[in-house]
Amino acid sequence: MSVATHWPRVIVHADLDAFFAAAEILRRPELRGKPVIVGGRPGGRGVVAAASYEARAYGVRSAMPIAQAVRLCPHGVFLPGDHAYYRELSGRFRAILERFSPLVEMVSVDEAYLDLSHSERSVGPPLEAARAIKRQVREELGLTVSLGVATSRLVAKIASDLDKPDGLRLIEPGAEAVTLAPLPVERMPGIGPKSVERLQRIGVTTLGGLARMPAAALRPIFGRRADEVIARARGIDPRPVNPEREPAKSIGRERTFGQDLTDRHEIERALYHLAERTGRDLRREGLQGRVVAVKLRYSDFETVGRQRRLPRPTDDHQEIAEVAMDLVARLLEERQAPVRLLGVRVAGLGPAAIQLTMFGDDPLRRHRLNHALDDLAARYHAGLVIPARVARHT
DNA sequence: TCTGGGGTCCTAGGACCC
DNA sequence: TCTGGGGTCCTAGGACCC
Repeated sequence: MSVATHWPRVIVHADLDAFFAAAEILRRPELRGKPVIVGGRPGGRGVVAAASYEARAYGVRSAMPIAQAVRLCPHGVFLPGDHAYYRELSGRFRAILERFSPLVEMVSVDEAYLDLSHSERSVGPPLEAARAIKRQVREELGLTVSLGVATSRLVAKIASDLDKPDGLRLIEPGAEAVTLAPLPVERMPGIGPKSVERLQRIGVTTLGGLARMPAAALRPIFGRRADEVIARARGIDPRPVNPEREPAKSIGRERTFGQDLTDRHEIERALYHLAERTGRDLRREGLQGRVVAVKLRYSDFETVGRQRRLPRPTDDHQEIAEVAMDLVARLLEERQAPVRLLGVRVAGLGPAAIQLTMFGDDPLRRHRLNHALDDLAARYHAGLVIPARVARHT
């Protein structure tokens, strides 16, 4: 009998396979076995959010423009996506994971970390627990999940990707560096296309190569993070699993238009709607922010931004819209070209408080009005109430 | 070929202060 | 004539993630 391996920590990364596509197939079984692609409408400017493995066989990948996916897979089933439905499934996924440990951190709708370090008595050794998770997700949700089991978040995350779909990969304590070494650097979360290119130029293509680099050589690429990147390439990552949801740092909305905007009034109207939805989201969360930021993408994809710190926090869409329109007007003074995308974002967030002393407009009345408008919008449909100044041009 | 929308974090430069 | 150094706040842009 071998002595049981000592696990300093047991971290599981759980990742639902082709989640949005699998969710659609779940409620429309006739789609099973077909190339299903969830994303924007064909003919539109969207990208692929998820593709079933049948679609991936044609070369379709997530984040790929829909137009390209149509070319690769003209007979694919293209669906727009239903995020309320995915959120509901995601909640059930989370509930299953929470049977195994109270330490569950959802990092997105389809991805979570679990810390099973102190759960062995109730759920058994790591491999058995992982098999039980996969079984319960399959039986109760009808979905497959890929799992990575290791001593850290980073290694668990890389591991969950190795046997996808329906994968299960366990990396024993002590085997981290050796397992990571032959993998290409882009397997490491945080290393994207730009870093891959820069690493290649200094002769680094694998995580093993990265792990052996002196920090000084990586400083031009990763700055102060160089030491951390090297440690991670060796499989060292002390970050805990944190089940608390961190408070949002910013809230915003953006939209790519079906056709580029050139008309000033159209641009103002679009900004107003973005500000209105941002304000509504802030009020729903009970937050106010001190910074209003806008984003503008021109037809040639050049993307610019402007932001302004306000004298006091706001959740009032009227105020957000006015600042946003002014900031965009300044951008358009610097460059006038067709506008592909507009975004409005509010940062510097804190809990909402009503300013009781203020000149002019009564803030309490404004606050009540906005909440009343939110109720109306919820009951009927968004964008019902538009100020005359903006509505005139619709 | 033609590039979403929701975010987070980092860097760098200028203003300002001591 | 030559002109510090550190800290903090603010803004713009870019890389990255799901």
